[in-house]
Amino acid sequence: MPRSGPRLSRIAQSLGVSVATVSNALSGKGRVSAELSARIKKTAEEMGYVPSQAGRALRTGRTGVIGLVLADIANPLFPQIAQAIEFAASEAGYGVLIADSRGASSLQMEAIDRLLERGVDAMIVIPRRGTRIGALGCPVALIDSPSTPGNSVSADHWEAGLAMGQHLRELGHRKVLLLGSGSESNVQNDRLGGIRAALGKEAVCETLWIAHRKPRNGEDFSLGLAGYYARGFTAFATTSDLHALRALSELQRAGISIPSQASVTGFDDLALAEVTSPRLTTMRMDMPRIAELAVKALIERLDLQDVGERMPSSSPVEAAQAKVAMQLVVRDSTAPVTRSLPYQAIQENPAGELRP
Amino acid sequence: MPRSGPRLSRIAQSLGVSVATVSNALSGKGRVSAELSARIKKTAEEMGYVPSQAGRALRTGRTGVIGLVLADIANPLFPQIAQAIEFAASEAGYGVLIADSRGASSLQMEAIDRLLERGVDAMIVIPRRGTRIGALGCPVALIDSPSTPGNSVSADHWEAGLAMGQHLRELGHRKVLLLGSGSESNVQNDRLGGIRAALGKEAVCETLWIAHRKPRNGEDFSLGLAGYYARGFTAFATTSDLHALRALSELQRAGISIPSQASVTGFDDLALAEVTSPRLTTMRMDMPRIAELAVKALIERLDLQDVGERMPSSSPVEAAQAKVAMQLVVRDSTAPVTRSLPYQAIQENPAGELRP
DNA sequence: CGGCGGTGGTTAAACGTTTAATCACCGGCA
DNA sequence: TGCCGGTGATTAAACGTTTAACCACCGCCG
Repeated sequence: MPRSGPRLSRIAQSLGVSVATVSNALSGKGRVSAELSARIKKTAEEMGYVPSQAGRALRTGRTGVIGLVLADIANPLFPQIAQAIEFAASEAGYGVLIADSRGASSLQMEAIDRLLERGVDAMIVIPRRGTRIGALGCPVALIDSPSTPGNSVSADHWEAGLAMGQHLRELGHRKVLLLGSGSESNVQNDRLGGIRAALGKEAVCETLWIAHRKPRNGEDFSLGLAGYYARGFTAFATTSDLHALRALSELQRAGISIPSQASVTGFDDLALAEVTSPRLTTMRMDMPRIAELAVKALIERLDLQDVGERMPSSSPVEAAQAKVAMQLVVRDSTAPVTRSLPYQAIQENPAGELRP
Repeated sequence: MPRSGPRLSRIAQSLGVSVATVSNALSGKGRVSAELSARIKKTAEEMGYVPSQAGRALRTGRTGVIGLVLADIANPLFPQIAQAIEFAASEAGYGVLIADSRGASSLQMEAIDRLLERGVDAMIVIPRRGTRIGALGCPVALIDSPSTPGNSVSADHWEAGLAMGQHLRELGHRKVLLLGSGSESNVQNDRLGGIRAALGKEAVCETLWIAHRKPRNGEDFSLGLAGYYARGFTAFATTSDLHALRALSELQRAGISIPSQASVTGFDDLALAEVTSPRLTTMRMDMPRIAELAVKALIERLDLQDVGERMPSSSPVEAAQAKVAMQLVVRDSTAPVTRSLPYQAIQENPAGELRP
């Protein structure tokens, strides 16, 4: 089953030179006269020559592919991630092979093995919460959270939380409910920790973990947010736009107007953040930058290996910059607090008033 | 830069046999005694032998990788798609290389070329709306819409629309507003067409394309849905959960209670559909099945090629089943119509009442 | 007992590339 | 004239696998 196009030998033959010369000309490595080199390149172009990665890989031991392993591809953030990494990688001449561990940590190792078997040169791992990545046979970049040991590069979730908290603080919020999936996740802890820190100790914060509160048919899946509002909470800060949507929606349904009566914030700037009414105030990750840093670090390590440097590859690579700032996106779901605390008048509250 | 583990030659050497025998034993192809074969397999296992895809690829012309090209990875549906395809592919022993065309059709061709250069055996294309895929050098499966010429397999969007329309019809809706991004997309046309068809001619439908209505800061990004409600529309059927969210949110904000006063439906069952209040009634794609069919069709074609069959590879492969049914997920955003038409009392409408 | 088919294995070539080693040639210098 | 260094190209080996062709051996039949 010969592959399609012309190979090196064909173009060499057609010009009456040796394959080595053609290889040299195209790679610019050996010694070839400028004139011949030009002719070779021209012919290669004309014949539509495409180098065989297989041949090259066999010879060089490099496949030019990096693996991307995700804890759960179904993560709504995944599109951003994959797109950014694919872009950064292809800019650097690398392909991206994906592997999904579908949640379970055991499958995560399997996913990694699949990639290893395919001979990826390196990989980027966005691990399942709490999973540790041991020493693999290739350079690994870990994208998780600055507070995770071994983390190569990631958004600065704490700092982001700080900014978000600051934003709420400036709007006068002093009693805010923090919403996250679960406390095992470093990124969620960081985000919430930052918010809490920015709010300071004169503010009162409570945290609600809702991973287990799966909305199910028939069952009541309310978070009881109206109750918190009644208790005087003026802001609901979440670790994800999905949670923010849930909060926003539940509050609105209960007749609480956002943002005039309560503020809601998200995280990640998912597509949905722009289509809610009011649109969500949220925090955006600079995923392109993160991807670029991860890929760059990986390639650097690979180059080092080439030079024969003894690689300390037991642990993930270190990127040039470990944390990259997130960007606060202020939209319409946050506003200054208007009521004084405590305020228990939720029952008779008129709803749905448009924001001025 | 030799690759890590032991190669065939090593395990052959350690057993005092030839590489060919080892290869045969492991692949089960040649003639090797059962006893020796077992010993070889055992040793291979012990030494942690991993076959070099590069070597194999070079010899067989097969990389064992299929490419996945997406119009826009940032598509919120992408996680589902990628996960399903990665699963189906890895089940079949294939890896998945991704390429994102970032919207532009010109980049789509570039993305395809990138994959081709990496020597993918086949690819799955989820094209940008309206793009045509010409003859590539490898088998291609096209996942778009049954009404797209050359489509290999996809969800039955029309049928799905029919089911959704039927659902609304049974609830008594006779005046429904159809919302979609734009009319260039076959899948959107199919979905909306199905809905319209199910509603029948005694129903009145209007269509609103909102691709250009990007929510932008400062600007009014309202769709004027309250106006439609005032004109007597009782249901808002959209081509995507994202649009549904937008509609739901805008209507609620305007004081219209969902579903008691108006119904809203989405499509695709994104994660967000479960966290809105009320939760969205939507339509789910059987992506795993679609992926499985696409991968299977591709592999079949590849096997045919192996046998030397002359391949009619000018057009995309045909899957065993071209359309796969979508599943209606009835949640809480749809309900029987309660008001008689026309009903113009939106202004004094009390809002936010909870659904009984 | 010579040939024959089956069994269990080996040899060798091939896939396409890269790269170290080699070589032919030429002008310049001792 | 003999040698040397540089230039421009070739030769050959190597990466790891698969597979067609080959071979030695054995028991059996004619």
